[in-house]
Amino acid sequence: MSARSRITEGAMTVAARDGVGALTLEAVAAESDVSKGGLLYHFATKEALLYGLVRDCLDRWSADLSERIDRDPDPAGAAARAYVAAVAAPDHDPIRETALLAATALEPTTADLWRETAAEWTAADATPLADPDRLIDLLLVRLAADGLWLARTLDIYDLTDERLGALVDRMQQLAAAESDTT
Amino acid sequence: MSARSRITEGAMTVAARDGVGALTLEAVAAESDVSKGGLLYHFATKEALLYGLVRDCLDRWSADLSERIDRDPDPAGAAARAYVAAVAAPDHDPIRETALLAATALEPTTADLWRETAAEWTAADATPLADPDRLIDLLLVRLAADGLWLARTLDIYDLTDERLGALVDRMQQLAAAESDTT
DNA sequence: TGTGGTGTACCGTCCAGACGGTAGAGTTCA
DNA sequence: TGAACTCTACCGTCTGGACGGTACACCACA
Repeated sequence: MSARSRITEGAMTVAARDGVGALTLEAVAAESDVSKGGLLYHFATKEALLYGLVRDCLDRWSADLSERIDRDPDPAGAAARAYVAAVAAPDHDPIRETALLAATALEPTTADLWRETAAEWTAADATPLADPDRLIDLLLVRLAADGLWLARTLDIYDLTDERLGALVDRMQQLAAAESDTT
Repeated sequence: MSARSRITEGAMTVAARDGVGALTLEAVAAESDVSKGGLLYHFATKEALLYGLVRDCLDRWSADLSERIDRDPDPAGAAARAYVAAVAAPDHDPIRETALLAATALEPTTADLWRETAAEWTAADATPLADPDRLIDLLLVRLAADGLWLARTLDIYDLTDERLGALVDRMQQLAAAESDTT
């Protein structure tokens, strides 16, 4: 693994495990088996490190999403369905998610990166769609997935597996291509 | 206003305006027209201040919600509908929301407070309900509202007012008491 | 009525340690 | 050889928190 990605990985671990307050250059360097000087060679400032972290998280997320979309035969709403599936995935590991949230809290301007990425997916859904009402449903499902993402990341609701399953089924139903709007 | 709430208020302003990194005791003291010593009299540690801030935000949110629920004639799903209305409210001011997110990022254990509060509302919805499928829809709507909350707080999607309106209508429809599950 | 005592609220200063970042020498390898 | 990379040592600044002190309200009791 390249030193660069070892460092962003280490930063994620520290952020998720010890919180934003503990996300210092020294801590990240120690976690990544790099000296502080080495870290600063790759990321000149802390800000750059945070941008790298967020970019890394979003890229992986995007890749996961693309893969799921490609496997979906129907282009209409495929992004929304992939989105739900990705969030609900059982191997959904909260480290990257928590780290993403932490980094954005520390450096609010990184929200721009979220916006860019989100815009792509919205466009992907909107394009092959005729009915505007369908788009609203897809948006709704996506927002619910975001909510689920937040809930799982912060562990806010204690959802049983059964309820989570029913919820995801319902979301997928709303995002289904051959929807009869039930 | 009591010194205590003046301080949490000041902390919110600083957190939302200048970011987590700038949320220092001195900055909060200056913003609240209190000396650092005075601040530390009311909140012995920074952690205590963050808990106070989160508690404050959630309490107000709860109060807003309760008020809306009381005005709703039908108890079934009233919490979910109130939730949507509160998130979508045009005077939804992002300062408290941003601060809430920032404080939680800084002190992840405050998520416990979210959990407590969320549990109350979920219980409020689940109790007067017969059909389990309805509960899933209410949960879905609530999650979508959480997603909308996050989106508005971080300004992730650029939702037009028109789309936002349509979205909220759809959410309220799904949460409506006399639902025919359309 | 006055005097001493107690508790609450608040202030400003100080400090050890942690922080982000710099400087420059050393190492590895094409 | 030189470029890419990594190291250790260091600097100036800021931070959370401790601390000693002030102001004032209230109360007991002589």
